[in-house]
Amino acid sequence: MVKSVTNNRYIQIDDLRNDNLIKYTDDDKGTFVEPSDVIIAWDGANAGTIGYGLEGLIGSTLARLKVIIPHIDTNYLGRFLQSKFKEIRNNCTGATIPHVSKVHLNSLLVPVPPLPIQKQIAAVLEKADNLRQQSQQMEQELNSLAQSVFLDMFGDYRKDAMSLKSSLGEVADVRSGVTKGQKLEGHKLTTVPYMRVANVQDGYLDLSEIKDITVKAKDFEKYQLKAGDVLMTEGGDFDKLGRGAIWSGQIANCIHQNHVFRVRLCDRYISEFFAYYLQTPFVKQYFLKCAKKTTNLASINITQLKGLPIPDESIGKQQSFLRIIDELKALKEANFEQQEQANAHFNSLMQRAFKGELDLKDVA
DNA sequence: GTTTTGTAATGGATGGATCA
DNA sequence: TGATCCATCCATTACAAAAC
Repeated sequence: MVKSVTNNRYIQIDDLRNDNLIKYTDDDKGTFVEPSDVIIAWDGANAGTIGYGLEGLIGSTLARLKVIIPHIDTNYLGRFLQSKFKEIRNNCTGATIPHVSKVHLNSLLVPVPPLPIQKQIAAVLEKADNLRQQSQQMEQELNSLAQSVFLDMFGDYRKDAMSLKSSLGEVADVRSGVTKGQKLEGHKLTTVPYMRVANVQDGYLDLSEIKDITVKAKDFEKYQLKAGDVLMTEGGDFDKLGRGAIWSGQIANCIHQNHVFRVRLCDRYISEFFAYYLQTPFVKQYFLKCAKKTTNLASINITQLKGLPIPDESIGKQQSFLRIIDELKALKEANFEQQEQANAHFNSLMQRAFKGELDLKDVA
């Protein structure tokens, strides 16, 4: 939506976390917030989320907290309420959808030091929060660095698609998995775990919920996964087309359903290399171009997957690339530790700040 | 006026019917 | 029989109506 001179910003839950998608409304009815107000998500899965420094009309699931006495710094109050997030959530009412309890919110005792001290505390917490966010940003940059290394070593196949002589179907055994609901009478059966679409995420496997399926014994042999197989989903969001992850044998005797394709590469290719290749703009573009698109969803079939052009890179070059990736992984692990420390530091500061235990000279 | 409950819209996963 | 794709179900969110 394009902002006109008369439009107000329309603030919803997501706007409390980031400014990624700013919306505007012509409407002038409803609750208007100013930068000096604190906003709280009043109901829903994100009840208790705090925002401040925003100006516009708020949605019905948000509530405005207006400071009615002088000498209260908005940033300080916002940080205080953020520090009470768990407590606010624990006191929510509602059987299915949590609602912030106004009684509890009003009962919170806000420590009120002199205004300059409030501003100092808010500034210290802001600084610690920024450090925390820098670590998170570093993680994202390390992830995109892996893709840059790939492009540096192998080039951008979008500019040199003619160099890709092989297709996936020629260098790998690609098949879809077992279909649920088959007639099983008269067959020897076995019940085994199986991978569903929900288990296969972009670059990793979500194994938090594994379901079992009863299949014919001969089908089990056909669909059984082996370490090094790459699992890919049929479709989903446009930006998640061709999402896949490497199966490394995490669960014994596991198979896959018909909406999850299994790619078993020949020995000229290393699974990890193929997994990074799947992340390249060229592959994303290929899937997007050939996918069948319906409202907000896109899907590929096995023929299109088998037709994916594959680069003919030597094993040595693939291994060189993966050695660099290993170094990046080490950096990511180090950054992860820093991130944990930054989070712990921020949480500790937050708790101490509102108990009056923060020595501002030490943290300035 | 406030809180709780209900519902529509939307996004996404998957079972199973249909077709080659 | 395997591949494809439609229909349906489920979860989440935003909003509105009903109940207190």
